[in-house]
Amino acid sequence: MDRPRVGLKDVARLAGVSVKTVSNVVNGYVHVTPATRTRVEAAIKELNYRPNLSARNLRQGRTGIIALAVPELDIPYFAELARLVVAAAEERGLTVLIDQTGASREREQLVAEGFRAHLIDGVIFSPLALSSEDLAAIWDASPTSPSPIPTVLLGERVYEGPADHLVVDNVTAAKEATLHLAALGRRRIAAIGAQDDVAAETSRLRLAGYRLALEEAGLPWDDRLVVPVEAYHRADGARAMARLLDSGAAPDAAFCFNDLLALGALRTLLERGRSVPGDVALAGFDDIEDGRYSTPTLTTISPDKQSIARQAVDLLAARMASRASEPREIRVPHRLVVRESTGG
Amino acid sequence: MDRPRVGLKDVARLAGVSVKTVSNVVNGYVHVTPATRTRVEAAIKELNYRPNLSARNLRQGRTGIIALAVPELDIPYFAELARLVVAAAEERGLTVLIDQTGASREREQLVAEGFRAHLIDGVIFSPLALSSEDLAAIWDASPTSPSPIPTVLLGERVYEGPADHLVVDNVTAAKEATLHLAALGRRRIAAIGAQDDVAAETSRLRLAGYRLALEEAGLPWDDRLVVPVEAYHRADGARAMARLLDSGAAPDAAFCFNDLLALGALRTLLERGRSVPGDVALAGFDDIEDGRYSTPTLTTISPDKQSIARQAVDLLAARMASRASEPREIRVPHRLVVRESTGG
DNA sequence: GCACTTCTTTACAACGTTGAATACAACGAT
DNA sequence: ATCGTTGTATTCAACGTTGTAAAGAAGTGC
Repeated sequence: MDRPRVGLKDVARLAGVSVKTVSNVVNGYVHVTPATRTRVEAAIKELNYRPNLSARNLRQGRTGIIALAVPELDIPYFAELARLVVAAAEERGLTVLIDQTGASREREQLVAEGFRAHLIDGVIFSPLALSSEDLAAIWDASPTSPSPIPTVLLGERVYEGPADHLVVDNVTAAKEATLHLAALGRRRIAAIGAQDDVAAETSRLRLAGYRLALEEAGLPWDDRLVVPVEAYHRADGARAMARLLDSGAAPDAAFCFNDLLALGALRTLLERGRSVPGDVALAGFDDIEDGRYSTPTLTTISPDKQSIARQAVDLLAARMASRASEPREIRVPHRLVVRESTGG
Repeated sequence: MDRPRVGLKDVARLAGVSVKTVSNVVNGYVHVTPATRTRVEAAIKELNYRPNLSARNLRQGRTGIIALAVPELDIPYFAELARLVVAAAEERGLTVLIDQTGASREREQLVAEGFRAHLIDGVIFSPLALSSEDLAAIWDASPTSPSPIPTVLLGERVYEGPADHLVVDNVTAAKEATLHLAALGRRRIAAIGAQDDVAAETSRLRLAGYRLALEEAGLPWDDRLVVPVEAYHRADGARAMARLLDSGAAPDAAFCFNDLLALGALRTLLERGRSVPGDVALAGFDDIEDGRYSTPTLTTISPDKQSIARQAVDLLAARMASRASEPREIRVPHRLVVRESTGG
């Protein structure tokens, strides 16, 4: 009952032609007599032949598989992104392999080093824990060794190196969100999502935007309003808001560094009988679907995920085709979407 | 600047040994002198050698890659499942390739036919649109042709065939959820998530459970309380609840066939000033994280996702090892988690 | 010293595919 | 007739790896 392996050879024998002719038919080579083609196709069907991708890839040196490396799949932002990337890649005939790094520095290093070398042709990489030094160290490591795998980095351009970048302007976006809260007349705007880890670039940038906004609005900086978190999940947001309320910092608004944090914070606020946006206005970042159905719905920064996915695949495909070109950087548009959590 | 290909051959030359010896070192073969081993390892490092998986797979006839085919990645239930499956597979040294079927019959057919043949060793498959007839047609198609790819099916056992099954008892679970609502004294319990499509097995089974519960609780069946949906997203739940309220069916509870529908329904209720669970109690299915942070938190059926993921990988690994055995069926436990949306 | 075992390393073939080179027609133009 | 040209099909080698068989080295027991 073992699976009989069917190869070009078997098809060729059945059709009475050479192996190469079958290969030609499979690959749509032009110069094949209709008669032969028909015969071969019949044989293919009869044997239910499928080309062996491993062999094809071995021969051609490419696999047609690209990796998408994200921290976690069940963070809705990344799940939504993954769906779009898979769809965009498919249009180009590429298959996407999703790698979860779990936001661990070690696993991100593995990805950057190309540990799936020879299995994938390129990586779309959303680093979270990796510092620019880490990345530089990997890429510059050995001048004699193979050049790094074609890579497209998602996120702010904080990494030097041969990779293309798809950048969301975190600083400006965070500033816009915070200014929006200030424009509502809120004076004690909290920032939820700071991270001590120097490698947490995203957090650093959004915090910078928050700071700029405070300055521009003439609001004082208050350390107690800046709440660190361990990760960017709902639970962290909920805990952070609880700590904030317990500390007596008395915020009247909060800019959360992503939507999950905001949803967690929202839960804590409602649980404790605070009204949103009445007592505390909330803004998030990412525009995940959850925020469109929460009560109240969530004001957020909406990066153009569709555009991120499509351009990431385009950039990567271009780099796989010719790795010689200069690294490119493409700015992804974002916009502030005002909803109920800030009284939209 | 093109990538120089590094193979066993190159390492062998540098280390002054045969290709096979290098291969032995790479594969941890026992009988290698420490001296040789060291020398080879040095060469490997020097050249930054990585084994070529395509070649290895071609040789061994296996790829070490399994596919997880799910309808959509940004349905939180599947995202959570995907994370767990990837983790479980990794422990066994397997890589997971995620395929999105988009719940389209055509794409599900492709998966079942093994269109990634020779690229993957097996599939964990969560069919949504495929009927048992479809599947039977594919599997019985050609007795001469290769046996179907090792497959583990997730969901109720409604498919005959050589695949293993991991079944959640949808009927019982749905019945439990509905009975819970009835036990609260609710008399007009709606069911949100019916689907006309005969292929929508999940919907059919949960509806059957709902019906059983009504009978057991001595409640009358009311067509107007059974609301069909197109898909299982928040938007569908929101629309369904709106239709329900507008129709004057006046429900005092709703069992939603998944948590996303329930969250959508919740949004509509709150938007219209109904209280939950005061006016309408809500129960869902899947126990996604969102439901633990919504306000009110969501009562739901919680299937043991961890167990699903682990056993799916185990079953698949077993079947890949020997495809001769009888198809197995494993029941996955579930439990009712009572939260605020039913006054928990 | 000899046969025997055990350890270490090697040569070779094969996995299924495709690019390059080539053979062989058939054809029109010289 | 001869020469190129074009269309069709084939042969051969190679991609990088590993299983098999076997060769060489080094002991072990008699």
